Amino acid sequence: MAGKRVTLKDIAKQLGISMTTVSRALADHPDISAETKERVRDAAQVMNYIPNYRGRYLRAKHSRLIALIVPEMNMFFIPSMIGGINRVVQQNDYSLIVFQSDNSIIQERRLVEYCTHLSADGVLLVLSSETADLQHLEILHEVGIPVILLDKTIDTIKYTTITIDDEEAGREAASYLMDHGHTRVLGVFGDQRQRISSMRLKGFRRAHSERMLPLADSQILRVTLMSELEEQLNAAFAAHPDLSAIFAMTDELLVHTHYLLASRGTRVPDDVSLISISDGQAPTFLYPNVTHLRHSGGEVGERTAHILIGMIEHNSDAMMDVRIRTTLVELGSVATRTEGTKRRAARQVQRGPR
Amino acid sequence: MAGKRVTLKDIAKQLGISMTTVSRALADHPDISAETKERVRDAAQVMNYIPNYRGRYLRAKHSRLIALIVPEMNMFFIPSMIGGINRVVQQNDYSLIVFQSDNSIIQERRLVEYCTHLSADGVLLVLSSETADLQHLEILHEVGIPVILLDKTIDTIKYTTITIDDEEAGREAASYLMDHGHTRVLGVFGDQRQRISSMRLKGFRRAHSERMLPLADSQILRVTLMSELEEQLNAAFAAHPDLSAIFAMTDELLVHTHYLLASRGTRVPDDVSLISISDGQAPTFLYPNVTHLRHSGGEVGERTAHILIGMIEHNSDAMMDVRIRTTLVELGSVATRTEGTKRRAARQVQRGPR
DNA sequence: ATATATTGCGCAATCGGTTGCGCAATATTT
DNA sequence: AAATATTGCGCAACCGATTGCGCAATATAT
Repeated sequence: MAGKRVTLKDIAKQLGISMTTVSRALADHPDISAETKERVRDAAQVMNYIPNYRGRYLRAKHSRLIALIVPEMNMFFIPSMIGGINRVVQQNDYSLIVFQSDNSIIQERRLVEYCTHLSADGVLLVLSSETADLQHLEILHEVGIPVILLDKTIDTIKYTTITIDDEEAGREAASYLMDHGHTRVLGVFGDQRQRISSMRLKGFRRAHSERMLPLADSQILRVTLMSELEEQLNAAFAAHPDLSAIFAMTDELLVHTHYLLASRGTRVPDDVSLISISDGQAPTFLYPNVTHLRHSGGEVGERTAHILIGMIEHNSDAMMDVRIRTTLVELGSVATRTEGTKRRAARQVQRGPR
Repeated sequence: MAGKRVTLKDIAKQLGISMTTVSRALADHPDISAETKERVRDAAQVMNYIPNYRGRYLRAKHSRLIALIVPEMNMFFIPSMIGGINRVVQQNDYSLIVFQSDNSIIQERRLVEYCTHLSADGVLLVLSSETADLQHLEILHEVGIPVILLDKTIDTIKYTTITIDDEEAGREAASYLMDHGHTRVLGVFGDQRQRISSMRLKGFRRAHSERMLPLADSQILRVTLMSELEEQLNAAFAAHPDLSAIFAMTDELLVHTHYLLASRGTRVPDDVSLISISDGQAPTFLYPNVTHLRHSGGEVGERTAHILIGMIEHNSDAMMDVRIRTTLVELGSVATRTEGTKRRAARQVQRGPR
């Protein structure tokens, strides 16, 4: 059990020198003679000295702690984002503390405050779905802790934000389908309270207006509960016999849509083409691999962490609005539809045995 | 930018009382009069006092920090496990620091040491695939920091371990298939250096010997690189025309296997039945939903965190070996095969249009 | 030989809090 | 009225390190 830890003082006593000298010897301070340094290092080794960063940082006024608050853990995007953040954070000798707000603004507020108690050097925040304003972040501003909002965010001119260009991504996805001859596209979107959803939808709409294609409200699925998706999807197919393509806004919506298509016997891309905005993992284990606009969680995480560390170390609080580029990854889920092709026709295409 | 933070001393000065009194008033110490407490609390409020836990914990000799070291972030299991850990950790007013060892023993060693520098109150460790012994954990033992090994681990009588009964799970999965008439089962396993792989394989073997079924080496796939799975799978199908069922040891192996089956036109469960050991998420968005032995990451995380916090707070270092029960979740991926049924026959079954 | 630099180290303050103990003022008991 | 108990607060040490400054001993320059 807990053997009392050896401290600088213990080493000093043992060697009959001052704590100051021990501290400096270990820090390789030029004032200390080579001989003393060696004695100290040996003693530290033998006595099994373990530095206490808490004592050190108390003095230093920073903590080398970076906090990340996510609304929840899911299997898409968040893990790869955490992976990316942590890579950079560890490389720069910071540590990452992870909190989850459970999509509750109350929790989020509490956690933000907690970050100040811990003296986090910086905070990375993926907003909860309940969050409607950014007042609770002011406390961070007051004590000079930089914050970055990422992925799920709301409009702000005060805080640095890192996102993809959601509107453009929505537009590109829909346009890609249209370029392949699909004129009746179904959009599967998430909770409309989230900026990410409304922006992607906006882009989806814009793609339609740019091509002067009609867009019925029944072509837009707003999914709040995944369990309701099946019914919504069936209704859409019923309402639009000419439906030939689907755009899923996120990985989670994608996998569920993909599943439901399979379960109703709708084949991709023979019967219906599929595109999504994705981290890139799910599309590779869905058959056929899904064409998507890639939005790498790892990259988002890495870039965000870099920027935050920059803000911390240069004490800058200039607000930025960074948009990460998405790249189109063409896989096998989109079929080209020539003029006059009918969904029914596509359906009769013989599927090879392998 | 960083306005210097208000400290206890500032409040004391402002109110003309001692730091001691301020500290006690804020802590609701019985020695302090109600009136003083109110004055202090008001002042703290007005002056925007933010406690500094680093100062506090320095004295208190603990940090309320729990460290988690994972080999890498993937989308399966780890995220839900982190979610479960964090739920319990936050409820108990600890914070979770997450590190990734990138499956490197060198990194793992470094990170374990780093945990001592940070004075973590406890460490949760998912071993890297390179880790062959537990020597590097002794430093934790020396300074009295409790550790729990979870999920991926190696045999030890010294450290508390939380796993599922991997051997039994492997046996159950195979037995389930056999109970449904499958006599030629393919097992898809991961890196054999990992205990998790070798144990599950052991159970798989035992199921065969229990029923005196032959088990060819070519029925066992040892996957180290996911990119090689396709070839291995094809080879197995070629070697065993009577192959009628597959057991995938993990979610990751499952989704890739599922994908490859779909891409070669092998239908589940008509052509081949499928079972896996899984966290339970992937099976629900694969079509058909995959029957599996459930091994919930969230539950593992929660139980582990509870146990660790218990060890921390009761200063206990009794070693435990906890096995979490898996539960069979029967979904649609296993077909019953009656005596004499051939795979070829199953293949010709007409697939309904929806 | 004297004045000046350099080398190597320690004193003491500091970071932001917590806590054992003592003490004066007031309240209660005998 | 004297003895005792209680209340409310402050002194000072402490947690484990870092750091500005001073100082003695030695080395170098004049």
